[in-house]
Amino acid sequence: MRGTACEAARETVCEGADGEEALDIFAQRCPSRVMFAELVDKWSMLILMSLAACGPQRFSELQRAVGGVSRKMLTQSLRTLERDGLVRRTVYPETPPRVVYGLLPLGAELAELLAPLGRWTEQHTEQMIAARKAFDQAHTDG
Amino acid sequence: MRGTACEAARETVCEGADGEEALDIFAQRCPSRVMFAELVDKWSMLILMSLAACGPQRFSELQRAVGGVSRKMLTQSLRTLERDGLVRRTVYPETPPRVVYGLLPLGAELAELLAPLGRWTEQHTEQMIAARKAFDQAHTDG
DNA sequence: CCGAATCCTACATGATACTG
DNA sequence: CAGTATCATGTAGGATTCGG
Repeated sequence: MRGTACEAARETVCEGADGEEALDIFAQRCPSRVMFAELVDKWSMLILMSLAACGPQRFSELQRAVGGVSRKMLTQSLRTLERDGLVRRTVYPETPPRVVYGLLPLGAELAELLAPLGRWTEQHTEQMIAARKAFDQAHTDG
Repeated sequence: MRGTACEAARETVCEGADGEEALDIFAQRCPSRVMFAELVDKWSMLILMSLAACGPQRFSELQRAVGGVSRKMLTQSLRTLERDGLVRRTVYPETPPRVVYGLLPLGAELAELLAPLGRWTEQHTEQMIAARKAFDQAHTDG
C-alpha cells in the first residue's frame, strides 16, 4: 500500500538514515527505481521467460526463441542479466564454442512473476485492440 | 509452456487460419507482442501501480506520485492506457478543471500482476546491486 | 558459433512556452 | 489545473563488419 499516506512526501531520498524498508520504486532517484526501469525491458523480460519456459539455451537458440531480437540487443540484455545475478553464462570450450545461458535462482524467481504477465497479455490482446478501435472511432470527429 | 516443442517453428504468423490460441508474445509480428512491448513501459506500469495502490487520482497527484515523470510522458502514457481500455478518464467541468484517472477492470487486473513485480524489485535490489558489484570487480582484470 | 566494435538513424524523452 | 505544441537531443537499437 506504499505506506499509509499515499500523497505524503514521496521525495524522501529513498533511504532513511535509520529506518529500513525505504526502497521505493516510485522514488525517482531510488536504486530500486533504477533497477525497476532496467528490469521492465522488453528483451530482458522475454529472455527470462524463454529461459524459464524452455530451460537453459544457447545464444542462437535464444535468438530464435525471442522473435526479432538482434544479436546486439541479445548480447547486451544477457550481459545485464548476468551482471545483476539473474542469469548464468556457461562456456564450453569446444570448437566451435558452445555457450549456454540458464536462470540463476534470482532470475527464476523473477521469471515466475513475469509468466503471468505474458499470459495475461496474450489473453487480453484482442480486448485491448477492440477498446483501442472503439476509442479511435469515438475520436474521429476531431 | 509455449506448446510442446520450444524450438519449433516460432515464425508462425501468430494467427492460424483456423486454430485459435495462436497469440504469442514471442512472435515478432504478433499483436500480442506489440501489446506486450507497450505494456512493459516504465511509466505505464508505475501509473497503473499507483492507481491500484492509492485509488483514482488527479493528473497532478499522479505526477507527484510517479517520481520523475514529466507532464508530457504522463499525458502520453495515460492516453495509451485510456485507449487500450485500462484506465478511465473523468473530467469534472469546474473551474479550474478537475480530471480524475481511475482503473477500469482490465487495468485493475493487470495492476494485480504488476504489484508483485514492484515488491520483488524493492526486496531484491540490494542483492542485484551486490551481484553487479561482484561482477564488475571480477571483470576489472580485463 | 558467439560475440565485440563501429557507424548511423529514428525515435523517445526532456525542456520550454503557450492555451482553455 | 490540465493539458498541447514546438524544438532540441541523447540514446536505444539496427546494420554491418571483424575477431576468437
